[in-house]
Amino acid sequence: MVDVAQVFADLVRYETRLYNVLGERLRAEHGLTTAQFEFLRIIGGRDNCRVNDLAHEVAITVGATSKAVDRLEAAGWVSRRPNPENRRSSLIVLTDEGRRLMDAATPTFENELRIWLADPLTGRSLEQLAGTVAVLRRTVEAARVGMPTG
Amino acid sequence: MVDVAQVFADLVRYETRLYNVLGERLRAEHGLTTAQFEFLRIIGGRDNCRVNDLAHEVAITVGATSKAVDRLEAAGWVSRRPNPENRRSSLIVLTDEGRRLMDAATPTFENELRIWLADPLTGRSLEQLAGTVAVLRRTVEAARVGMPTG
DNA sequence: TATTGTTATACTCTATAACTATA
DNA sequence: TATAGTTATAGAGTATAACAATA
Repeated sequence: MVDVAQVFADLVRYETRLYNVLGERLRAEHGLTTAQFEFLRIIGGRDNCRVNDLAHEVAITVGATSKAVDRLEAAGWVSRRPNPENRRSSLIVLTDEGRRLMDAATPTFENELRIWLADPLTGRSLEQLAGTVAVLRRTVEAARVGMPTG
Repeated sequence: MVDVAQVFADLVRYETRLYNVLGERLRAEHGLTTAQFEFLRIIGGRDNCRVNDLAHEVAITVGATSKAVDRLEAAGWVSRRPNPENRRSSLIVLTDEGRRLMDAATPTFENELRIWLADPLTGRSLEQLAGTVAVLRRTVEAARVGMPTG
């Protein structure tokens, strides 16, 4: 029988170190943390990105997300544009500098993922892992579980 | 071809929500955060547990670990005992209250893992996932990568 | 000298809740 | 009234670096 607590422990310990090693490379080569890179990637990958969209994607509160966007804006990587469809909200977009940074950092990110995620596995194991985590993510998101109340 | 960045995103988003939902249940029923539960579980699962051992296990600095142990000690769940083998360090052990808390919280923890980790998958997928994350964890740990410098 | 751990300081990040503006 | 976002406050958690004690 599979020990689910062991799987959880392995998942968390692996992901912590993966997150850290990605951060070391991104910081050394581009002055970015992994979390910042993820925000920029989400923003750059959407046509319409509001604070609310980001908050739901990364499962933190709206207030915390607003402050994170403040920091990205202060760094010059994103800007808030008026949302023509709803004047209560802004659309968050990458600046030219933010786009250039993403273009430069993405190969660093993906190369490091290849080393620590793809290379240790057979092609078949990686495909199975990809399918399994997609199922698990969809399950928790469909159940709207694990979201902060704010 | 598998998109490693997509796998990473799915992994992180899933794990965040899983961590949160575990925390909601542990807090409601036992007044614990997931991180506290993990510390107690690691401490209870070892014969000799020093601050250094904990720091390596969870991949945070020794200083941060020492403060985390302070908080667990203040809550009455662990105590520092003199280490007979090395007077520079202490052995961290569960108190009776900490042991009772773990005994009560473990079924909550494992039940929630069953719901969000085991139930959505076939037995075969879960077994493959268990094997794959064990390999990935061993790989990053053997490479001594993703550890803070402190 | 090297190792083990603690502590002081500063900073990031987050939650909570009160608030403003718009729908 | 409800929704979208901002901001004030407080607290947890972490890194860094200086420190003490022991090996």
